[in-house]
Amino acid sequence: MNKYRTHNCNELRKTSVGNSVTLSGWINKKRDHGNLLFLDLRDNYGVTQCIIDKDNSKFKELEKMQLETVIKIEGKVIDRSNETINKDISTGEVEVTIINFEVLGTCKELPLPVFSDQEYSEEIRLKYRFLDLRRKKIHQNIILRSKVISFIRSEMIKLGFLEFQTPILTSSSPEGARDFLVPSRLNPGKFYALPQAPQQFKQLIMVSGFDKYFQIAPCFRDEDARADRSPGEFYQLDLEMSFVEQEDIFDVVEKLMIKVFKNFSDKKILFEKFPKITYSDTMLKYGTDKPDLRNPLIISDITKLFVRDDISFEIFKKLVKKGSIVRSITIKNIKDKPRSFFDGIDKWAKDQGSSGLAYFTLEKNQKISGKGPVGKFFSEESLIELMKLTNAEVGDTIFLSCGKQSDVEKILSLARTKIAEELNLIKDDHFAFCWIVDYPIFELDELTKKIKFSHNPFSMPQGDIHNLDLSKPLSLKAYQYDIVCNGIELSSGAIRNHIPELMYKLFDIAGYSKKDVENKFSGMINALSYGAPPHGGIAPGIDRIVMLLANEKNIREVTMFPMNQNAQDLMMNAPSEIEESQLKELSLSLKTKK
RNA sequence: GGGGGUGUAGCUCAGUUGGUUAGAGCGAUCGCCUGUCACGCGAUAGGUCGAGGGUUCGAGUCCCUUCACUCCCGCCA
Repeated sequence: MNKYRTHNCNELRKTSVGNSVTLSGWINKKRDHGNLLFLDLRDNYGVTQCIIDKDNSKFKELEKMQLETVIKIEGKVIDRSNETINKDISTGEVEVTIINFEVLGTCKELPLPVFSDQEYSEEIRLKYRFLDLRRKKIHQNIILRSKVISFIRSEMIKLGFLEFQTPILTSSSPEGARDFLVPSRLNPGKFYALPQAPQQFKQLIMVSGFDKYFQIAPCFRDEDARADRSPGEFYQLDLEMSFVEQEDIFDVVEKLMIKVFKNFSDKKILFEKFPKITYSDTMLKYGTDKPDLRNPLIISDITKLFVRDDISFEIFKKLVKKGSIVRSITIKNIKDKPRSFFDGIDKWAKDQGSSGLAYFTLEKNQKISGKGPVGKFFSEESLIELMKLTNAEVGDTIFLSCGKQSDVEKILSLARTKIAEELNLIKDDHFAFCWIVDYPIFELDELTKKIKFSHNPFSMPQGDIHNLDLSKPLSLKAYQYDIVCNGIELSSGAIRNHIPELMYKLFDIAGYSKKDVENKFSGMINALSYGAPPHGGIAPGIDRIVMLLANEKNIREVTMFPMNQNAQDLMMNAPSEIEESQLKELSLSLKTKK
């Protein structure tokens, strides 16, 4: 028999009454009645109420024990009388009379209470993460994460995927995010990079003939943090398949996501067949490539109205003449909101750095007119045309934004969320998945006016790949796709370009010579020249999936040991300074900052 | 790199128009209490009000600088 426990703290039931037991755990809470002490003992599994009174010679000693001390209790399981049963815990019908106890781990005065539902500053939580992780909610989140990962792993294996590990020390990649670099001792002046994703390796695995690969892969990107983006590292369900088309990837991922989300959440999945939205459609209708489809509000383009002579909204007309666009959001049932609501939205938009949002409500007395600050600028005919373009009806309110396309998209995307939240239009108990498809391969760099890859340079262009018309590169689409849930981008993927000649051509358009490509992607290009299968894949973000399932808004609530916003681990003191001798060994010297 | 928010006891927070000795709950320490499950009651200790500078007869409160944490923009093929 184990010397620490015969049962865990969530095992004892009425059937155990009369048994002698040994329990070990943390002192979760004490209720001291002076001559009678209730003590809740907690472990990973649950809580058991233990009890001791002054007749026991150990009473005084136990009464003085700090919360969170680890103790072993020997005692007897006894029945609780009806009126003292605690229905909130599963061991609540019984309790353990303490006969003897032993301290296994002492505890200093706590910097943060464990038994409390209070919120604490992240600073203290991260510094004492081991205490924070004992707290119920985050403890359960981390357990959920473990279960989700196990579930995914077993589903992937069932689907015939093979799990492989890929190198953590690899080469720096010229495209994409900033790399974390590791100096090489044996190769002075040279650096490894931590992989931003196992992108090239998984393609090499396909070229190696393994057909279906997956990995719960750590990815390292040296980028600034957000609520849904940990600095440093995160995890992806990285997967790749050979001899597949886009639909084959969708099929695997849709089935997997539905299984995972049904298994681990009670929320309803809005579309079991995930809608496919083209990139250009989503940018128009939602202003973003990660739309929250729980939100019913839709954006419309009404630029062409502003050449009409019967609209006298001169500011917008002038801007449109110079190339600006006008888009609008239509909202139902808010015409009776107070003026302060509308002005509040306008002010909010200005605070977001935009030039604000114009608005008016469609009215009909004798004829249709616009009510609100800019309503008077519109004739009846122009409003009828606007109603056609926006699917608006009399009584609806229209918010308008005019400006550069990317600015209009950005502010209306934010406004769509803001307004829906204010009006409570977003159903919180739903998951709304969708695919974003048909991404353009190239885009124009606004600063340099040069053509650059808009996403993954290894994606396969759509169309006849043997006779591709490269004369209009900006209109080329790729077999590149994102999966989005509730406005959170879960993952990007693509059918890869496995034809070296075509890759050279595409890189050429983005300004890379054949030599550049061979230098930067030698491993890949070389491999693709020795019989590469058509292949493609995707990499859903594990942390974000768990975040959605745990109903958390912050990724650190589902990450065991996250870093803070400045990419510091307050518990381990990372990053830290290193010895001069270590630097020397690596042939490095530091330029000391002033 | 830029913008917003926050910073007062170990923890969570209050602190009025600038005005006496900066408060509460939890926690800690001590005492009382045999059926609690957020046990109750009483007492005690605990504060460079993030730091520095300024305005003022007087600053937790107003101004400037700075630091930390956080949210957002940039960035994230």
